[in-house]
Amino acid sequence: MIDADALKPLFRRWEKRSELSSADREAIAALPVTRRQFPRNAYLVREGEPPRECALLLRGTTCRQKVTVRGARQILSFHIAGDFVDLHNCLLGEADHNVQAITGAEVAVIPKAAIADVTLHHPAVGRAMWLDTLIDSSVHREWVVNVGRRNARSRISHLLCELSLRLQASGLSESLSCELQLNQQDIADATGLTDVHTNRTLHALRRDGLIGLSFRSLKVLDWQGLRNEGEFSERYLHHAA
Amino acid sequence: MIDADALKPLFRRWEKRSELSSADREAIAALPVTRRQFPRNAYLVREGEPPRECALLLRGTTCRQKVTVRGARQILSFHIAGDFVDLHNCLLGEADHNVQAITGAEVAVIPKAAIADVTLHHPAVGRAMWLDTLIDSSVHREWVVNVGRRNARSRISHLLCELSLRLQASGLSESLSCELQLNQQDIADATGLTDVHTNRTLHALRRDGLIGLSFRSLKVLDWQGLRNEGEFSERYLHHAA
DNA sequence: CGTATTGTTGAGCGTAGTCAAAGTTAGTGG
DNA sequence: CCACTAACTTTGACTACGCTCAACAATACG
Repeated sequence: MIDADALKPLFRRWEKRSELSSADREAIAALPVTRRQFPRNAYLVREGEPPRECALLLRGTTCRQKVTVRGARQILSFHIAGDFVDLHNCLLGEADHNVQAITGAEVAVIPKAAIADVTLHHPAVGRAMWLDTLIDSSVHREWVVNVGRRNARSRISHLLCELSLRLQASGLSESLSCELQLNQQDIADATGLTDVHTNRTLHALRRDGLIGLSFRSLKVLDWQGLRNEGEFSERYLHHAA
Repeated sequence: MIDADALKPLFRRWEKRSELSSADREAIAALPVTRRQFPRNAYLVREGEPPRECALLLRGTTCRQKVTVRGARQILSFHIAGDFVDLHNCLLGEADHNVQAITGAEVAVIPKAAIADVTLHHPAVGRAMWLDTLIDSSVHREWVVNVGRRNARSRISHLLCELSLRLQASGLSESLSCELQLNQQDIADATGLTDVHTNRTLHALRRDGLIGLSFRSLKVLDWQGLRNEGEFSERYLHHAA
């Protein structure tokens, strides 16, 4: 059982795309779950592991990431409350990347069989889940462009636009000017930059009034300004935000 | 109707993962299709378009790509014969990226409804298709790492490893030492580099005996060598290769 | 209050980008 | 078959964005 409050962000996001029946919602709420807490930086999933179950993020922020042979971390995407962190694992044989907590996080762990069951009896739910995995894919594509073809200032701006838009769309933030709980190393690893250069670029964005900076977090002050800097267009989110 | 020969690469790839019944294969072969030819550089799909149908690549090479506001192209992945170029479009409302022919290409265009029908009556086919979209996602993740955290030499080596491995796995190449029909601009756009720097890096790889170069194509001479250079591991392909 | 983590700053360097021009190759049409 | 052209490749000179290394400062937290 998952309590209604915890499911709000998920339903809010899904209903931007299509209607869910109350039976569908109840089926989700009735899923057999185990709650688990993870401290900051803990691994929820490790690359190479055979997937056992599937986790819905209830609180906090997590990321997908890989670590190269030379030890560099590349963050591949972020999860916020209401996101499934490893839905793809229900079908794939082994995890191809790590999932790591950015802030302290709480998840609802759901057995693979229960997911299979709910998608079988509630096709709309299965469809919404498949759509989620397709949107993940679209987000990855946009990140390839971000890291491959934009400079440091644009990359960071783009990232901040995406996160604040998604937080607002899930109802986790009142407005587009939100507080993001990320340290500078996280931003560096998400944008393919070093921590030092990220620090300098963030200072430039603050100087220009686009963001505010504080310890382990930053505030989006001028979303439209960041949107211009990052050449941001929300198409790739497919109304997930 | 698609002739058996044209379906070989698709089936060969799918059967690395799981068995298909002969009914499943026949259902695929019996799909109502329209064959279409595209010249080099033509667009098969344009970003923003509402998806009408779905295309299976029969011959040639195509790529997913996006063009930034400043006009830079970023290639997101390559398709080879036997790949569906826009399976995700069957569910998403509008294309989030372009699909462009790298070489002259021939595709089998399949109506969305026919895809929906075959997945309904042949769950194993639906599963294989969903798996394909999940593997696409995994490939995108690896590309984020490639572009975000590797230097020019490693990026190019990694790309060449992926392509030659996939060509061999599909039966389109006898060995891992295959000819790749790509010009240097394509390689640059796939790795987030400029054409000039790509040219210089390719020369270095040729000097070291890893590849051969010719006009609009290159030959993989030392796959293991490239594998080392590119920190390549095939896990992310999930036995699609 | 001490310590680990995170953030900041400076100096120097190097990988990759930019601009420009010349050289090649394949294709086209005369 | 050859001249012409467009696309592609190669080379050089110069630039710059972002990286590395290193030291120090600030913050949180036990």
